[in-house]
Amino acid sequence: MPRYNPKEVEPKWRNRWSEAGCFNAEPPGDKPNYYVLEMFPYPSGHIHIGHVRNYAMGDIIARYKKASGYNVLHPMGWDAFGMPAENAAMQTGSHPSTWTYANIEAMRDQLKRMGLSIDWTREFATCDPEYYQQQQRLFLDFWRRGFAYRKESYVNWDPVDQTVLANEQVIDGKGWRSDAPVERRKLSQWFLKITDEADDLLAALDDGRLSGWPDNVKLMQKNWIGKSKGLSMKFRFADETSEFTRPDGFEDGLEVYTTRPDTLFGASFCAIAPDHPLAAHFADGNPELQAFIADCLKSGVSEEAIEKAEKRGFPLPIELAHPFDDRRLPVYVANFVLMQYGAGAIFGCPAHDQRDLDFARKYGLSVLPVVLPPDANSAAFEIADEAYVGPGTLFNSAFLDGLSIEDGISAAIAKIEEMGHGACATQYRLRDWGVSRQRYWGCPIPAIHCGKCGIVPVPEKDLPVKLPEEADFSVPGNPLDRHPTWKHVDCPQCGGKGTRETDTFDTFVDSSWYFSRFAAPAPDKPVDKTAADYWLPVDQYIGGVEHAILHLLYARYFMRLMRQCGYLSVDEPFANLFTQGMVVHRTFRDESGEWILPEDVTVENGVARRRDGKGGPVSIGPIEKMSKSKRNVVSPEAIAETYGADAARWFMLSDSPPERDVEWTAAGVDGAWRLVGRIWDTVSPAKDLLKKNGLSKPAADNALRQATHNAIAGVTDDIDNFRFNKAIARIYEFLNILKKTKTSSDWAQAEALGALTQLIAPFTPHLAEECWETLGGEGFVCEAPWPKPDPALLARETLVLGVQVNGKRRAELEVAADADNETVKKLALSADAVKRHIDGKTIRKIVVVPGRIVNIVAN
RNA sequence: GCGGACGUGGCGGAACCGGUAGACGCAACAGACUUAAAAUCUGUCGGGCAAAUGCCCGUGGGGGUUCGAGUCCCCCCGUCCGCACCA
Repeated sequence: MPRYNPKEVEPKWRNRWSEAGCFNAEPPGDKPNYYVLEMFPYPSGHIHIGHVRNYAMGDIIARYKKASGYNVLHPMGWDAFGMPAENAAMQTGSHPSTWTYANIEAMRDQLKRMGLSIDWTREFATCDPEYYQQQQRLFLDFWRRGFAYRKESYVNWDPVDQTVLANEQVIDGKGWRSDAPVERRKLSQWFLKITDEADDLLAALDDGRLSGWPDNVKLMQKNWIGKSKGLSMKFRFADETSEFTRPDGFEDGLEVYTTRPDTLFGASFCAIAPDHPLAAHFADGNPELQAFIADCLKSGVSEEAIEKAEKRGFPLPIELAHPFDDRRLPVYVANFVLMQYGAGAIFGCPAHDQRDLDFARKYGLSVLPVVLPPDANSAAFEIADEAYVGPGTLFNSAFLDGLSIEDGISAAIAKIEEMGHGACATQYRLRDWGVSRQRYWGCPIPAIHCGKCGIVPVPEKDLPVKLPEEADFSVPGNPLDRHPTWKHVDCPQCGGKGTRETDTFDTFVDSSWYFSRFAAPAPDKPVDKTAADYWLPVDQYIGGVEHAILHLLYARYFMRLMRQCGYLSVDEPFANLFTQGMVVHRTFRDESGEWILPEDVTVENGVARRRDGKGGPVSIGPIEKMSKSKRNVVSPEAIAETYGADAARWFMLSDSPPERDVEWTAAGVDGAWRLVGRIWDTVSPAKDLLKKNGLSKPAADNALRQATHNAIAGVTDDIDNFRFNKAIARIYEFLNILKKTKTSSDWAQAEALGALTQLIAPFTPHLAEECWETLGGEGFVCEAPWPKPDPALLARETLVLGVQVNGKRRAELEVAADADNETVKKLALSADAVKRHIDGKTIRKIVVVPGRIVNIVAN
C-alpha cells in the first residue's frame, strides 16, 4: 500500500479543480445562492496561522454548501492600503505599491496552497485604481447628498517629527520614533454623518434584521452607539456682579447634558472639557489656565488614554446657581470631560458617579448622597470611596424625596422644563466618522481646494484621482502634501489655481463595501445592481471579534448610504456573522528582553532554552495574540511544507471551538498528520469498492451502517452550527468504529468509506479527492451531493440511564427506549447498588427524567 | 476608566433546555512488532482511600436556588479583546 504523499497529491488536485473551474460562482440560475466571505486580509507578505484558521472555516462552509446544492460565491481579495506599506517605505525605501503588490503575489500563492475553494476570478486589491476610482465615485455621491462634511478635529501630533500619529504609534503617551510626548492638534478633516443613521443602525440590532449575528457583537454595537435619553439644561450664573463678563453665547448660562437629573440635589460642582469654548474664554489672559489646558492636550486622542488619566481640574473664577435651591456650584475645567459628548460640560454628583467622586475627594468638594439603597438607613448612609450607582429611593432632594430613580428623572426634567431651563434630549455616544488620514498610501479624497470657490468636488470624468507614483518617504509627514507637483491643479469650477485635497481615506472606507464589489463587479460603476441584488447580503461572514464594532458598523452604514444612492437594495450587508477566536501563542524573550521566535525555543519541565543551546536564559512570557512585533508567530508555509495543507487545516479546526482563541502548539499538528495517514490506510485498500455492483445490502441493524448514519447526521449538524471541533471528534469516533467493526458486508463498507470521504472533504479536501478517486467515486468529491442520514438507522432500541440516590449517581440501568416511568422506577429500585443506599431509609420521592436519569430521594 | 467575553484532568476541549462530568484529540506511561530506531498497533490515564467491586473529593474562589448545578442567581479573583488614526 503506497504511503500517502501530500506533496504530490495536493498540487495535483488543486490543478484539476482549477482546470475544471470548480469554484467559480455560476451565473444566476435555478440553484439557491449562498455567499460565504471571510474578512479579507491585509497583505503583510505572509499568511499566518490565524488566516489559515479563518479561511479554513469559510472554506468548510463553502464546500459544504456547494455539496448541498447551492450556487456558492466565495471570493478573495486584499485590504491593501494602510500604514505598514508606508512604514516599509520609510525603512527600506521600497515604494508602497511595489511592496504591496509583491506581498499580494506571495500571499496569493500561499493561500492557494491551502486548497481553498475560492473563486479567484473576482480577486482585486483595494489599492487597484479600478477599485478606488469607484470608491471616489461613491464618495462624490455621498458628498452631493450631504452625507459628507468637513470639521475640525484632533489628531495625535508628534512635535519632533512634525507628523500625525496613529493611536498605535503612541506608546505611553510618546511618539514611537521620536519618543517625544505627543500632543493633540486640531486639523480640518472630512467626516461622514454616521450619526444620521444611528437610530436605524440601532433599531436593526433588535428588530430581527440581524438575527444571524451573535448577541455579544450586537450588544457591543448597541453600547457603542450609546443612545441615551436625558436632560439638556442650562445652569445660570450665580453672581451678576462677578468680575466675569459673560462671553457671547453664554448669556443664559452653561449648558450641560445629564442622564441622571434625579441626582441634581447631589450636585456639588460643574465641569467643562479643556477644549470647551468657555475654557478658551477664561484662558485668555490666564497663563496658568492656558498651561493647564495645554497639559490636558498633552495626552493622546484615544478615549482610553483620556479616561485612564488621573482626574484633574482647574477652578474657574465663576460659580453657577443650583436650579432648585440657593447653593452655588464651583466650575472646573476637567480633563475627564469630553467635548465630543453631550454639551462638553457636566454637573458632578460625587455620591453617585465614581469619576465625580474621585474628583470631589481630590478637591475637597462636598459629597451628598441623594439615592438611598433599598435597605439602608437614611441617617447612617454615607459614601466612602465608592460611589453608589445602584437602585434606591431619592432623599435629601426636596420635592423629589421618596421617588424612585425613574420617577425622579421624569420629575426633575418636568421641573426644569417648567422653569424654562432646559428640555429632555436624546444623545448618542456614537460620533461622526472621521475619514481623513494624513498619509500617502490610501485612496485620495477627490476634492480640490480653491481660493475662490472653496472646496470643489473632482468631476467624475477626471476620476480616478490617482496617487502620484513618485513620492518621498525619507522624512515623516504626508508625502502627498509635500509632493512638488501632484496637488497643484486648476479649479474645475473657475479654472483658477487650486490644490488637491492631500488627505486620503481611512482604510475602513475601503473595507466598507468591498464585499459588494466582489459580488457585482462592473467596469464603469461601483456595483452592478442586478448582480448585487442577487448575491447580497453576504449569507455567512466570518472574521475576528476585534472587528465587532468599527468595521462591522461602518459596513452597515455604507450599505445604507449605497442603498439611498440607488446602488443596491439591501441595508444590512451580513445576514449571518461568525466571529472566530484568535490564534495565540506563548511569547519568549532573551535576557536582554528581545523577543525570540518559538521555533528557536524548547521548553522542558517549564524551563525554556534556546534550541541551539547557545545564548543566555530564555524567559517565558504570557500567551498573546500572534504578532510580528512579539515574534510569537509560526509559519503556515513551513507546516504545509512538512505535513501538507490538509493536516494544517485539520489541526487548526480540531480541539478548540471556532469562536474561542486557540493556542498553537507544535504537538497538535503531528496528530493531524497521523489522522491523514490513518484515513488513507483505511480507505486505500478498498480500491474501486464504490464501482462494484451486486453487493448485497445488509439488514438494518448492521452496526457499521448505524455508525455511518450517526456520523453523517452528527457532522452535518455540527457544520451547520459552526462546531467544527465537534465534527472532527465525530469523524475520529466514526473512524475508530470503522476500524473495529468486523463486517462481512462489502455493501456496508462501501457506504461507510464513501461517507467518510465525503464527510472529511470540507476539512481535508485534497485527501478526500484522492480517496474518492481510489474508491471509484464519480467526478470530484467536492461536487458530489452531500450524504443524507437515514432516520431509521439513527433510532436507538435501548438507553442507558443513570440512577441517583439523593443526587449521587449509584447505578446504571439499561432500559428499552420506550419504557414507561413506572417500569423504570421498578428497575431502578431493584438495582443492587441502589438497594444498598436506600436500606433503612424512607423513599420520599422518585424523579424520572425520561431518557436521562432517575433520582431517588430517601432519608 | 468604560464596554464585551472567557475560566472544566498534565494540555486543547466535550457535556443539547438544569439530568451519568471528562466524548474526541494531544502528551505521558506500559506492552506488541523491529537487530535497533522511527512509523504503526493494543492497553492505561482527574485526585485520594482501597487495589476484584466500592467509597470520598473534584468544573477559578466563596455563598445561594433545586430532588439534582460545569450549566441558573449574588459576590470575589484571574486572563483576553475593543475603545473611534493598527488592520
